[in-house]
Formats: sequence, structure tokens, C-alpha cells
Amino acid sequence: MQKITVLIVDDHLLVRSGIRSLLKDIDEINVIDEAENGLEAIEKTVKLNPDVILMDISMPDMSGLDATAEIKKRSLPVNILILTMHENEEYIYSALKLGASGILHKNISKEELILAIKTVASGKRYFGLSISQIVIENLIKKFDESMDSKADTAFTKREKEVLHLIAEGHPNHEIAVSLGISSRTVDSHKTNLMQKLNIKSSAALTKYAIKNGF
Amino acid sequence: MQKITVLIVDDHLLVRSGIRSLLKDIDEINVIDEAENGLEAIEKTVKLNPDVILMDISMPDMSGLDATAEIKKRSLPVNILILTMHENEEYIYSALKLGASGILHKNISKEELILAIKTVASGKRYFGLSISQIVIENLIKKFDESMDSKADTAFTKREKEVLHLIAEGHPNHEIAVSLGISSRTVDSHKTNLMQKLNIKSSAALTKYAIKNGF
DNA sequence: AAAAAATTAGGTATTAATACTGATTTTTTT
DNA sequence: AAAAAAATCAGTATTAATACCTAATTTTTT
Repeated sequence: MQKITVLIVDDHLLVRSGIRSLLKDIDEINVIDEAENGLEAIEKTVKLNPDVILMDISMPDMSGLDATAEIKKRSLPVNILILTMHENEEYIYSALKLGASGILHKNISKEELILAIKTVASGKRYFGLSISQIVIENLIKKFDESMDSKADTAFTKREKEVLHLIAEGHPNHEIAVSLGISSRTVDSHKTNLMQKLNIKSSAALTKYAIKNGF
Repeated sequence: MQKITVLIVDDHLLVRSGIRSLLKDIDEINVIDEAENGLEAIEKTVKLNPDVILMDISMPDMSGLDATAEIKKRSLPVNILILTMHENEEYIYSALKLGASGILHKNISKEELILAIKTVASGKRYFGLSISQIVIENLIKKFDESMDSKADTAFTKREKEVLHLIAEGHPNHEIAVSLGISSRTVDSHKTNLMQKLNIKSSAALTKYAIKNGF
């Protein structure tokens, strides 16, 4: 069986050594090298062609996210696991956007680390439970916020329908046809909605409609 | 110590009995009654004032989601836990929107059920791990989709700036002022963008800009 | 039944956006 | 340096949207 080759990228020797030690006795995994910044990570990736990179985010010279972007830009065939200390959801979206295969919080167990490496090595994505929690908590927060903003603005049935069609990107005349009313009436509804929401432009109304899930 | 009072709502006697049996020996929880449809659920909520409702979704006469909406509309002081058999993420958003305190997949353990009841009884929200998984898988799927759609459409720097301002809901002339260019030029960029994306209306372009995180 | 709210839409003038076509100036790539 | 791509904007006609105002139905609430 071919071992999974791993490159560890972190600016702290202790962290690199620690992870290396954790993975030492795992048969299926072989840590082939380490790098202490993004530039070195790219070099060694080109040279050694690892299956998986464990990539820290904050490092001198070049950050883990920038290195990830560069590696993906060059289409190097490696699966990148981002390691983060922060529970910041922005990193999750950034990592996804840049093409990382997964994100791990640094306080995970050895078992989860191994599972994550195996998962991304097989080409799948991996997102740990703690990451899932962050995402869902954020989802709830967003819902609460939109509830708050909606609380003082009660829309009528028709207004909701109009907002729904606005959110789908239809121009006024299409909304009119779709609802079987005059485009003047659509105008009226829009005017009322903009008044209720204290919005000046219809583009902003479109934004509102989409952001609030109509 | 005051026991947490629970109302079980499900159209199947066997399910109600099963849950009641599971909770029978739990000291902190007291199942005070059952209902077999949404209407009955509302009635018994008014009469018995339970702390928590375990609410099935699909029921005759009135669904669990409709009942949840009605209960929240009347501002009855009860925390609702939605029970679902399906892994459909739509239910998650619906439940959140309607004001449910949590969602549980029906194949959870007794321990998780108890934890969920205690959590929502204290006023907090509860979303099980299986629900988290669904949300994050969906998030990944959406990212993949937007990657796919973005892959064949490379935007120029200026086009991205324009898209960004479109996403913020600015009309053409504001974009023009903001970028220090003529609104005719904004027109040109929009036209090019719509061509690249095969979009007909500018409202749809706004939709695209927002959905793709500009 | 009466009052209030919601839905409908017309008139008119103004402003904004779009569809074309064409063309100049920068910037980037080769 | 040459070629290609990107960014700039003008003219003109057409279409769409907005800002006003007003007001008749219909639905919901009291």
C-alpha cells in the first residue's frame, strides 16, 4: 500500500515537531518534510509532490492562505488542510474559496487529524465538528439578525410576493405579468416597500430582498 | 426543582408512546400530554402551557411547521423542537424562520434527545450534529457550484469592482461617481458582464453579484 | 355595519437604464 | 516593439423605472 505523503507547514518548530511525532506511528501516513513559511511550502510542494499539506495560516513572508492560493493557481496536485487557531468563520469561507480541501481547528484530537488527512488524501473534503458548529452558530445568528430587522417591518402578502420576485431578479414588467397585475401596481408596492424599509434605490431593495431570503 | 413539562405532537401513537417511554425515567422531564395534529397541539399548548413541544412535521389537518408558525404568532411561551425524518435542509431554514428552538433528526439517541430538551427549555437553541453536517455539506456544495460557474467566466479588475458595487445595491450613476468614471462606461461594463454571464436583465445581474459574494 | 388596511391602477413628468454602434486611450501580454 | 485585451466614453433612440398625486375596489379588522 502506498503511504500518504504529508508536508507540514508551520512557522513554529515545536508545532511541526509535535505533529510529526503524533503521526510517527501511523502506518498509512508518512511525513516527508516540513516548511516554515508559505514560500518554502510552495518550493517543497513542487519538489516533493506530497499528497497532503498541513498548512498553518499565520506565518512570516507568506501566509498559509496566500500559499494555498498560489498552489491552487499553479494546479499542483496536492490536497491542502488548513490549520487554524481562531474560530473565525471568515477563514472557513476563505479556505473554501481558495480551494483548500478542509479546515481543522488546532485543538483537535490525534484521531481526528488522522481521519482528516485520510479523507482529503482520497480527494474528499473534510470539515471538523468544531467547524460545523461555527457555521451553524453563524447561520442562527444571521437568522436572528434578519428576524430583528424584520420585526418592525411587517410586510403584506402581496409585498412579500413582490419581494420574492425582486429577489429572483425580475424587472418590474415581468413581476407585473407574473402576478397578473399592472406594472404601475408593482411600482406602488415597490414604493411602499422602500418607504417601509427606508431605502432609496431599487437596487438596494433587490439587495434587501436577497439578503433576507425572499 | 421544577420539572420540564413536555408536550409530544405526532400523528402516530407508536411514536408518541415510544418517546414517552424513553423520557419516563428522566427525573427532570415530565411528559404532560400528547397531541396528534397541529390543531390539537395549539389547543393543548394554550391549556397546559408546556415548556417544550416535540413537534413532528408531517401530520394530517395541520402540519408541525404551520402549528409552529401559529404558536409563535400567538406568542405562546413555549420552546419548540422540530422532529424530522428527512435530511432536507429546507426544513432547517423553515424551522429557524418560524421561530423553532431546534431541529432533531428522528434517528437520534435518547441522550441527545434529553440534551436537546434541556437545552431548549433553558431558552437556548439546539441543532444536532446531523443537522450541522447537512448545513456544512450544503455550504460546500454551494461553493462548488459558484466555483463552477465562475470557472469559465474570468472577470477583469474593473468588472469585479462594478459587480461589487452592484451587489451593494448602487444604481449606475452612483457606481460611476464612486469609480470616477462616466455612467456610460458603467453601462459598458454591465453590458459586457451580462454577455459573459448570459444574463438578460440587470436585476438578474444584481442577483448574481450578491449570490456570488461580491 | 363601520373603519382600517391592502390591493389595485391611472395620469404626467422626469430620470435612469438599455441597445446599438463606434472609437480612443491604457494596460497587459507576447 | 507589436499585438491583444481592457477600460474609457460619445451619440441616439428606445424602453424602463421613479416620483409625484389620486382614487376605486377588495379584504380584514374592530
